[in-house]
Amino acid sequence: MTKQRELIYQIIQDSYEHMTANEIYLKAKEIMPNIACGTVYRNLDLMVKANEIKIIEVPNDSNRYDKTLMIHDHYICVECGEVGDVFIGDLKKTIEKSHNIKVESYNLIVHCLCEHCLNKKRKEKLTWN
Amino acid sequence: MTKQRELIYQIIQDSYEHMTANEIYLKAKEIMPNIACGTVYRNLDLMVKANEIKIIEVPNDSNRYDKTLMIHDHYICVECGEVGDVFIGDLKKTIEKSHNIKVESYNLIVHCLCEHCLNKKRKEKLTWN
DNA sequence: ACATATTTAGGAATCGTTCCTAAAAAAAGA
DNA sequence: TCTTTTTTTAGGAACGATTCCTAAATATGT
Repeated sequence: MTKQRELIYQIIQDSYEHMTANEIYLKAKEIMPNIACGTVYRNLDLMVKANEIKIIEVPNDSNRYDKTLMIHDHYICVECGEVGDVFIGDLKKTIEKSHNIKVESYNLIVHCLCEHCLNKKRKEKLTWN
Repeated sequence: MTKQRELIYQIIQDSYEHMTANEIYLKAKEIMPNIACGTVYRNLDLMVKANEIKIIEVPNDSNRYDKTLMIHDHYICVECGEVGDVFIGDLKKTIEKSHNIKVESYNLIVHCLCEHCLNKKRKEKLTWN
């Protein structure tokens, strides 16, 4: 167990957002100035494989990392870019029931207006009328 | 309407697989040798925005394009890479019912063993025992 | 047909991520 | 503990998918 890996793990555990590899790298750099970008990526991969953290694969965008292991999905706000949690249960069985495939995992990303941006839009609409 | 765009559209309509932009580009190049890669990407984007085709956003992999507009999702086989269709209905309402967000769209990719690879594995297992 | 607007080819640039190598650090052995 | 072996690191180059750039070509409106 290296200092680098412990630091990376701690940054994720202490975070409340869903951080990208680069954000984790920059935060780590504040504490350990010559940690390498590659080190962060490699350790994140290892932790995902060791099931210590979860990866949130965002199509056409940076991946993000999640300390929570509980089964859930994510949204990304089309307005402000916020990434948050979505709970709709495990779709594995639903999918396997109707298809001749063995589901290993799945990736669900919801593109939406988040609560905050939705409220902002509603207020704006009121003033237009 | 340019020849390039018509060609790209036709290639998608004639395809039975879910092609990547590069596969479409290579196919187009056979017919129109100096079509540019950028032209293919731009026209695919335009067609997606015009709702003429659908984009399948595959995390950490090339995006693919689908002629079918019907609501459905996709799997990618972890063994052979095949991309196929998954039908589990529209999750929009399910998500909106339990979250204060406005769903614009969502992206569900199932990582699985496809029917073919699953059968192959089952046969292999038989011979092991 | 002519002016204007749009689209193209071709290539450079970008971004997230992975790969490379020698050096450093950690783990294992005695 | 000291030494050997194994693993991991820093730093930077490379990569793959995609986007951006520009002058030239093509399409469109009148």
